[in-house]
Amino acid sequence: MSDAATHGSLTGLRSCVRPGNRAGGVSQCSRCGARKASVCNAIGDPDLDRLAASVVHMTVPPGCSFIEDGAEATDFFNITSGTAKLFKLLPDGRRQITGFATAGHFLGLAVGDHYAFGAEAIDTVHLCRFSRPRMTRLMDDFPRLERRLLEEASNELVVAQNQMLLLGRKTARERVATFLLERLRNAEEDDVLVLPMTRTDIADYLGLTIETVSRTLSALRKEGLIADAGSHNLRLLDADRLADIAEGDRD
Amino acid sequence: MSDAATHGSLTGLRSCVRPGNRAGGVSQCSRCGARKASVCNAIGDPDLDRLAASVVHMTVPPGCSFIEDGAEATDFFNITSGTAKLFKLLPDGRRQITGFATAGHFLGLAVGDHYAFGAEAIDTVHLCRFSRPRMTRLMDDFPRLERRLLEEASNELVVAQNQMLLLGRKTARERVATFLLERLRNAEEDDVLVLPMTRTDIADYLGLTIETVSRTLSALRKEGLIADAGSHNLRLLDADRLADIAEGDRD
DNA sequence: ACGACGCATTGACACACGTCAAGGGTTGCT
DNA sequence: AGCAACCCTTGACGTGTGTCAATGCGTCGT
Repeated sequence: MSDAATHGSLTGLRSCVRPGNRAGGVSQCSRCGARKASVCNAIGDPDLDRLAASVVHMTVPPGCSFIEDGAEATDFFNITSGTAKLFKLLPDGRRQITGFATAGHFLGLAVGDHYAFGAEAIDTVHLCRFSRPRMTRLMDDFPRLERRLLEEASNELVVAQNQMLLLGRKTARERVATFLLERLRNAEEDDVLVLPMTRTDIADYLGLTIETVSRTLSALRKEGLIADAGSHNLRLLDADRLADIAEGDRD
Repeated sequence: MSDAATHGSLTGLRSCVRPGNRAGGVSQCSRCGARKASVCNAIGDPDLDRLAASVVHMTVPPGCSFIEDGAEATDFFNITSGTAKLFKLLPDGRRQITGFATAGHFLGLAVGDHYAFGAEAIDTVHLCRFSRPRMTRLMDDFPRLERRLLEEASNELVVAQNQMLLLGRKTARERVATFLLERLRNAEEDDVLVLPMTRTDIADYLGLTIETVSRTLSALRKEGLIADAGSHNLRLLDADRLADIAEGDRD
């Protein structure tokens, strides 16, 4: 089927020295922009110092991997800024990106004690690292945190089910339309969306090839549904129509 | 792309009167065959009465739906016997089966208060129903249950990621091989697997058509990798080879 | 028993998307 | 500034899987 064209960014690994970790200063968490959207909002202000003392901040440069598929699952991660891609590989190099993680996303839930996926920074990613034992202690001490994690996992499951519907049953056109609308939620402006990832990443996320993604975007552009808005930016000109397309409305 | 041929079993709905629910007798749970494999194993023997008092037993006949996509998420379910299919639909009827649930599976985790998928019995399904408030009370009172649920959700996430890899990047042959091996885990014998679901269900699970599933199985049969073993049964003659195929080994 | 219906198999053909290939644009490094 | 990688786009063509259609085969209800 496909192959090879799909794993371009291995070159990024050359600059992947594990960055110097520094312990979070006291109450870092109270100033964290991602807190509102993350599981950390389950912990109240009075206990923030306790939370801050449990994490290590990390900066991951673009193209650098911070979770290796199959490696021992020693840590949990909470992204505070930037975008990461999560993926699985087949032995011959075919890749499926299972999701893009942005500020507030919690990563590292695993079955057994090994990660079942890889994670790599797309742009510069800032994140908090929790060791498993510390996370367990936090959950013991803050039941609301655990409840919040279950909520988060449920959320991810719903997202995953939607993605299975997309991968199993939608056409290329429907997949791209779905993707664009999905990206709208991460957007600052109402109709301008940011695509920090490459076409290869988009293709590996949607189960397509880069050529098909490119052609489909060109078609939507020609039909006046989207327009370029600078590098790595797109403007949605007719989100309603795109929503119809995404759900299979006659195509 | 595909369509229509994929939603055959709506006819089953005619016999879908909601079965008479009866409260679980005291300590039903201690005799439950599914307990060992389910989240209920987080609750110790002394507290089983409390658990039994929180559930309602239900019997769902084949073809009958017990979770409606979009309906208010009022309950959780724990399957004690039988097999159910979980699925999502597109407006035009295209269907993606996101999983098959058997004894021990916990269902009903939702984001917000509406289910994001449907569930329908394949054969006769026996299950326990937990109302949301009761489940919340149980989690409050038994932290180990909540921990167990998080574990279960993590598990489901890993499975979902594997399925995304299958749907996005594997060939029909690889998908079918993967499916057969997956079924092996639900098997009683070492190499004989049971397929209670129809070809349509398999196709909708693997993102294929029934014709492609049928042709692929015929090819594997012709190659001596599998053999018929009675109605709804298959024998795997070369599981190692199938495992190679499932991971894309030269095909 | 006997039809009738749903399910599975198989064949012929079509098409959406993948593959191969060429060229232009953008970014980053020295 | 200028070169070198990438990245993206576009075209021509191939193919894996979908579509359409015919036939066989268990199963169930009367």
